[in-house]
Amino acid sequence: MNDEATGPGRRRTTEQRAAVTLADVARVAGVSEITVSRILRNTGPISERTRARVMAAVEQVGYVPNRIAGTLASATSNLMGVIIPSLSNIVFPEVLQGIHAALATSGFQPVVGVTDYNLDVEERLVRALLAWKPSAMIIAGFDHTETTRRILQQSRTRIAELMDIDAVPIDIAVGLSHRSAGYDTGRYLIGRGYRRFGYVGHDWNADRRARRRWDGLCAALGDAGLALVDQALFDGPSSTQAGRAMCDTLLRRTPSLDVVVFSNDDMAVGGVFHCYGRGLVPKRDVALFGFNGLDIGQALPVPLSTVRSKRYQIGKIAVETILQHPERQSGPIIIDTGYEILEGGTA
Amino acid sequence: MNDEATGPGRRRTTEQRAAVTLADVARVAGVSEITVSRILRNTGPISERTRARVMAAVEQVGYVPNRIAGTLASATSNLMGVIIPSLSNIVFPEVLQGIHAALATSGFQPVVGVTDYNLDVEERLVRALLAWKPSAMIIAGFDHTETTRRILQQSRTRIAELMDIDAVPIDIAVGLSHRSAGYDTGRYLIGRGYRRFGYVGHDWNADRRARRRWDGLCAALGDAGLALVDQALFDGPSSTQAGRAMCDTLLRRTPSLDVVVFSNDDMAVGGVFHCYGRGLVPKRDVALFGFNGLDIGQALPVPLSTVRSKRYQIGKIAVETILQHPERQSGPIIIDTGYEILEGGTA
DNA sequence: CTGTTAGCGCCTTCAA
DNA sequence: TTGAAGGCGCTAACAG
Repeated sequence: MNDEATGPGRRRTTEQRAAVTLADVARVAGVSEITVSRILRNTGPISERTRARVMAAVEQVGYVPNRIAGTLASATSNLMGVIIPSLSNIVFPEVLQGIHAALATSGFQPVVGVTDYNLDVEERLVRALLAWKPSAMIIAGFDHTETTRRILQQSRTRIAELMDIDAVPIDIAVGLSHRSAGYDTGRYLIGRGYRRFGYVGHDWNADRRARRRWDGLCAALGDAGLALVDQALFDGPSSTQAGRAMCDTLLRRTPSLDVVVFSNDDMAVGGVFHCYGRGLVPKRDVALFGFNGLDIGQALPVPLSTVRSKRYQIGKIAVETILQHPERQSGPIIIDTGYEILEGGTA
Repeated sequence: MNDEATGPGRRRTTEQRAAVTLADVARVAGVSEITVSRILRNTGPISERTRARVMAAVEQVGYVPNRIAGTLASATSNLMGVIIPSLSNIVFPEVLQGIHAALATSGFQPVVGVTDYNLDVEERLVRALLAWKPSAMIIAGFDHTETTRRILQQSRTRIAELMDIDAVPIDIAVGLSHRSAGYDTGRYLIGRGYRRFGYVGHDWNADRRARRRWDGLCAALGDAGLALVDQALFDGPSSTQAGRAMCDTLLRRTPSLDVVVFSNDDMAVGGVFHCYGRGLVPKRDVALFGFNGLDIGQALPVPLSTVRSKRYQIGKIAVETILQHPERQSGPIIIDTGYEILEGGTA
């Protein structure tokens, strides 16, 4: 060990032995650093003999590559920034699943941030994640501060905004039109003969997409000469419990409704539980309709009538698109993953 | 712009302008790089005048720090590796929530890997994440390959193994004793007068903790001179649908059971739905018991009888422990987050 | 309170 | 098929 502490600069504290580096492997294998580097990255022409020798040395010294140094030197990072608003809403873990599935074979690692639906937190996270020089950023949602948008725009990495295609993205959008999903919900239910519509929702400030579905629903009703008869909004995030309570409130106030549209499946499942608890039969006594097509809704004794959004697909396609085109294109790319109405048995 | 390409080494391709660096900020502000660096990191004594000037320059040139370079230079990374077996089992997103909550104010970023319950994938992920020189690794579970264990042991970072405290950890364990939770489940149900026990489970190879709860349950039954009367195992991951189907199978085959213990709440909720679908009343006709204490179980018309594990706490405490003691201790640390029986209304 | 110097570990470029 | 040199952007250590 040569330890001639040369003037200023780094100097190893006596106790902790240095980490194993490429140089160590090279010394043991009797080759140069760059040769080891090439072998480990499967790059350039290498003779089988040296490859074997080097791999043995790697094993022997227990070398663990340092991607930090590698990234700094090569300016290509293998990290992908991922920002989602929440982990408690099952929808986002499902998007993450799709992201992980598509990333699995690629060697990329996601660095994840959770905003809790707070745009200032989002801005901070965008800065923090960009500092890791990711080769792309995936963000659920289109609502950003002006600064966030500018920073993302200026960073020359790929940006995918997920869940939504109702606005013009910075770079890539993958999702569905929530307005149109809401509109089709209205059309569908009107087509099935329902006329007295109620709505049960949750916090619109946090969940703008729910608001846009509501807009679409109201538009469909309006086009048919109808309107929402009553609605109950919960001031907080969606949950089964909230759906149950709000459904109670709504039906107590306006028992004459013949269908209740919920802001999403979590809320709607709460509505179903409310009915079970009070001896009401969904659809016969009051129709219930959700959004998302979650497993839990389809596993109910009578499957929930709802719209299936494709969360897993959204995450997966976003990553695939990024991997296929690592450089930003001229214009924005918009990918509509669509949705489909699940007839179910509650409406 | 000085562009005197000096011999070998990097040379900028003409088209793309270089990223903004500390040097740019320093030049604009008329100070040295290290001064900018100190200001940005809130380190050392800095006069207010220069700070203001530098911050203005940062704004002006749109500087985005490069943590890659910073980490390489300082050998401290602000990254935390997180490895979980799955995102589709709601339990793990809940652990992630706790991790994110505790990390939120710390400036650390999690780099996440998902193993799909595959130990070889886990080994690959451990290598990949260690390459980012994280200051800690959090892994859900205790099952690792020999190599994984060795690599983790040798890396001098903190390692937290979550969910479980039934084995000796490499460094830190945070979780509960699943064997004892299973045992107490048995004791509790025997105490309430149940004698003819059935069990509905899912894939044990993937979910060893479910197996250990089963072991504990059987031990409790054995100690009371009882035994499982019948059981039905689903060959796949747990889900509401699977629980419903297996509950059907079990009760069809052995209608005389007076209580069915499920491998977890997802499965148990399926059991509840099965009862609803066939006009059976939980507890009166057959008692149902789960594990985890998920929201969905507690939101049912009659709340599920179950054991609450504290997933959020587990993630949170793991991170807090790591942040409090950044260096590895001499002996292992074991933190029991406990569990509690939720009486509910189904058993 | 500010600056100089050296180097973190790896990879790009050029040369052999 | 292999190697030498230099530098990626930042920060530790020491000096003023």
